[in-house]
Amino acid sequence: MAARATSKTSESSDKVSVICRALRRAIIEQALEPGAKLPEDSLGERFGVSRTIARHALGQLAAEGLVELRRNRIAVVATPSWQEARNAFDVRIELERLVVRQLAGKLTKAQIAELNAHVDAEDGARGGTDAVSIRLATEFHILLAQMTNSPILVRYVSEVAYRCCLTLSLYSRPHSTECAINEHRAIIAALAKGDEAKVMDLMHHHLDSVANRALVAPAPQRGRDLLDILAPYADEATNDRVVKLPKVARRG
Amino acid sequence: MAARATSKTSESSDKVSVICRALRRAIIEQALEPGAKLPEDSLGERFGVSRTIARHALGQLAAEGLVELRRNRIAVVATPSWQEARNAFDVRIELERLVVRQLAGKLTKAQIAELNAHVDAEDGARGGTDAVSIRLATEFHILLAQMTNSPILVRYVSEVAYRCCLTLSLYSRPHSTECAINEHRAIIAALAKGDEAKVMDLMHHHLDSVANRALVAPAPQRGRDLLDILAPYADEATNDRVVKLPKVARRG
DNA sequence: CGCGCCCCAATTGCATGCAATTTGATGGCG
DNA sequence: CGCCATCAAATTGCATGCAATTGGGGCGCG
Repeated sequence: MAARATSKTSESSDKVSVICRALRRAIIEQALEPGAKLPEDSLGERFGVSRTIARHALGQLAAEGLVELRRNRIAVVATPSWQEARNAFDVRIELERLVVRQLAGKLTKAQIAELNAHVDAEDGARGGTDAVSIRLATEFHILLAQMTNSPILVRYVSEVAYRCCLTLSLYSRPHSTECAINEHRAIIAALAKGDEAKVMDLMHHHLDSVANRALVAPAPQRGRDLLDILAPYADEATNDRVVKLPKVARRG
Repeated sequence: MAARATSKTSESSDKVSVICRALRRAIIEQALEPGAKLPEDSLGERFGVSRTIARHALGQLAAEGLVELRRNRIAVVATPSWQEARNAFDVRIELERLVVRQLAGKLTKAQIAELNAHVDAEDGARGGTDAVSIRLATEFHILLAQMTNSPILVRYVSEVAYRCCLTLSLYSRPHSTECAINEHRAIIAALAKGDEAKVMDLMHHHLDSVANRALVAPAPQRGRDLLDILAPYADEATNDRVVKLPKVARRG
């Protein structure tokens, strides 16, 4: 039993949720930067679905605050203002303090092992690309939230964590995530010891330092080709290579 | 730049958001009970849109946790388990404590007047139907959240408040909201005085008592006709009476 | 030389149609 | 009399098509 089957935030049908996951991941890994355009056609083409589905997916992501939808205009990856970023971190701190409060002293050995394994993975990824490091660091927090068995906490922590990633790509410089690994380890240790007050403090300061490292100065925008950017994500999404849409030709 | 225009949670196009608002309100006023079926056809018919749009709206509401989407099955109003209800209240407490913490001592006179006016309205509605009382009580909390100027807080507080309404209709008995009015007044007073610690405590206990009043025993289900239930909401949504869909006939 | 207008390609907004799945009812069988 | 198989109606999942809006480039005008 334990976890419930539905797990994910809501994830209506199948195709829609596949696209959402792919785009979330593309955003979290900063392959899609804030402001990047997301035309329904291109998404549909890339993921092998109709515009209807692509559109639905964009709607979901907009509800999560990752995408901005303007009437009659091309959807874009959200570009949070500095103030919104600060707000997001404030909310995140409270939510994650709640997470660790609920978890302190209640984790099974298996769960602790799972957390440690995850941080090991983060450690192992230090040599690799920033994208992976960022993703793993974020997923650590989501993993924690999942252990509360509170779907609503999972959803909110996930959303707000993704949003914070967005702001990191806007306002932060690379390599700022590495030293977080030790903080993750400290949190696990405090959770295992069951020291509620301490783990809440650790989490608070951890997030504070992430926020402070991040919220310093604005950054420019690069502009790449959407189809190229999404290629690896689409491949992974439809494990059936590219697609089945018979009609539409590639843009080139 | 001060406030931004978009305000609402995301609300893609227009028709979709109209339907979402109508359904949210129907749910919050307990006209639509947990478990109530929401066939795309009927929604489309009632609101004068195609199934595509009705479906999109259901997707949004599912993302908010108000509606449950099961593949190939009719969507239903969500039926949170007792545990989920408890979790929702836990999250809500933290979020709303954050709200009042940010607001304590920072409200303008106009804002305080607005809050008092709202509670006056709640007071005035005591004679009326439960539906209106419940809605107003919930909207008080949303109004507070809006005053933080933090879109993400507004969104989360709104969502979780709606969800809590859902659980109230499941697990609570009528008339349980009335005495909340005094607590609302006390919160306003403490906010005005700027007593951060006290207002956080007040909010905490307020929500605790709402939760405790609510989470006691399960309740049965009535079953009415969806089209009838939605009539007043649809009327208000399309201020153009019922509608233009030529084809589908009423179910009866 | 710069500024504004117009027109066309690109794109969204939405309804409709068709195939696939589920629901519920009917009838046969133990 | 109750239970399961079978079939039709209801419903979803999704692609497609068409009208409306946008944005951008080129042209004319000041």
